[in-house]
Amino acid sequence: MGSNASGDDFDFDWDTEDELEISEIPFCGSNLPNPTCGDVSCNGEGSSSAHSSNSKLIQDFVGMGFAEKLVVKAIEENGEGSAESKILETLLTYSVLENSTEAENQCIESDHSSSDYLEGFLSDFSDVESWSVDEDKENADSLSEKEKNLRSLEKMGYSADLVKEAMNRCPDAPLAELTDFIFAAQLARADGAHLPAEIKPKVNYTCSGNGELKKRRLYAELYERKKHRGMLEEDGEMIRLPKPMVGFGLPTDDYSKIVRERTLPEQAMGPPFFYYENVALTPKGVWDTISRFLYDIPPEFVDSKYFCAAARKRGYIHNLPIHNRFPLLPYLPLTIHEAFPLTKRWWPSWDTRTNLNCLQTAIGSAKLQDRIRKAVENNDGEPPAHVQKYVLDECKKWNLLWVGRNKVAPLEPDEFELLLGFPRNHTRGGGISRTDRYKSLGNSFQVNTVAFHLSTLKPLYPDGINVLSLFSGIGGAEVALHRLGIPLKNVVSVEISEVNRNIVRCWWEQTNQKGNLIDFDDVQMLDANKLESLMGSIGGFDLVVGGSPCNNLAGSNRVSRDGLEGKESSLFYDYFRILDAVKSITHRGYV
DNA sequence: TAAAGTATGAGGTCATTA
DNA sequence: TAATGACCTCATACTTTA
Repeated sequence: MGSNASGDDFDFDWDTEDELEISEIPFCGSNLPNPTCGDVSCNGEGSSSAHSSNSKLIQDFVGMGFAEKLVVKAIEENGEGSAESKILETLLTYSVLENSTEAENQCIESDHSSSDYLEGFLSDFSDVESWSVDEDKENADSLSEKEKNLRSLEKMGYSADLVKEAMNRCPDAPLAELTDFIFAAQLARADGAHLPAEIKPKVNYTCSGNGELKKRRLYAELYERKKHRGMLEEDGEMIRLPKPMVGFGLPTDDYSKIVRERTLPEQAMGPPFFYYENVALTPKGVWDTISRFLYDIPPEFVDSKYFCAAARKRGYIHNLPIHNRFPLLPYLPLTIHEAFPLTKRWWPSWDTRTNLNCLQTAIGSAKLQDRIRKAVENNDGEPPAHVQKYVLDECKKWNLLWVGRNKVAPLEPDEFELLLGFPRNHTRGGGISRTDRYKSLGNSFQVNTVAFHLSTLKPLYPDGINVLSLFSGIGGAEVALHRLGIPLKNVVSVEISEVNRNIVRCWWEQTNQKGNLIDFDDVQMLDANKLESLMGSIGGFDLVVGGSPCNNLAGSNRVSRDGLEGKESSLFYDYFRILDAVKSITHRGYV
């Protein structure tokens, strides 16, 4: 939904004070023996000359709390000069495997393959000083479970106040869960985030601008820890895409067959309501992670080809009511010929397309159009099969329309607007280039689809709604709510792109909105203090809506499809952070 | 200098076939 | 059941042009 984030905003300085703040805490993501844990001063010391070229790298990882020997081993395993992310992955694997063994000791889970591996692995590092499982076993008979946990946590180097807090909040929890609690507390202290209630610590809000990369990795680590211990319901069962991709049903469905109710986890229930969107076809496991963070709500996958003439496969996670949805009227045309009748005259019979593929941010080049014209022209009558296949493949890939004899062309920006449910010229003028129009529209919601989902809010907010719109882009959610007839009282819109902010501002003024539009440029600057202040002044948020960047998830990205931990897509964790903060402030009450 | 033009596959799902 | 192939995908980086 939102525009791609500016790269300048995500240059991480590994030596910032913020990083040191994190470095100074024991890296609870790993319970491995770690003599350097919490000791920043020894970073890098003792590195062998053989690894001098990696000393900075080693220093960084040691600073995160990994034992130096493990870091060296991870670098060796991945090879000299290997990617930092690969090394981190290996280190996290070590820690997860270790957790598995610990979990076995706690009678939580059994994973023989992992523990076998770990046993061999740990034997390689038997000289590392730390708390000992064997030592604990010796005392096992004479101590209560609680006392054992307390001793273990103390030996792991956690501060007394955190241990006390964890023991008070989770008195009967096994050791693994207690370390999770402390881990979350440290994370939140570093980040200012509110975490799911079962591990939510009391925290002081702090604004963080730097070190986001490591924090996101820590979030990912927390997820991995839970997953490995079998705390995830879907563990082993990846979320799969439904077929047909119609979510809880379409406006045209027989209403008696539509699912009318669903059970939400108590923690997920509004207020505030929230609505999250991203591409459906992500690398494996991404939606499992997103769902886990968003209170275990399964995604609703919908292809917008059921709402307009172009496909748009997207996943939505929300806590909205799902019965008595209603669509925007009039319906949009569902076929190419209905949407673009003039193309019918030139459409060859062997082009069997009735729908367009997903509208993206780039269009087919003029040279390609020319190549296609020549390929089709050089034939008497119908082109041979191999030419038809070539032309059809390119037409599908680039969403080309037949606009003249043997002539194909990409969609115009205003045709994007039509298909996506925006007012004509929504993105036109005001200084935006044609290229940027394509980019903004290609990153947007399909308004009719989103409006159908949001429609259940209308009876709940007859006097208007306060909306926090994250990664607003060109305002798909705002347009959807407006077209539904839900008055917009206050909209706090966060969008990194200036041209997109201008588009929303222009739309806001053109449509004579009675409410207030407050915009920010960077979600990372929206900390809990600011949220609390905003909520106090406008009376809280009724809806938190947004789709975080898909750059690193989308299949079209041939360069940096790095998954949810990618540079831009990891901003999902900011969506979660902000949503959780809003929930927390709402429940606690604001001034 | 901004805008437009251009070339650049992999990863995943699903249906079909051996 | 495994192998194979068809199909689709909210993009990025570099070059050229105005």
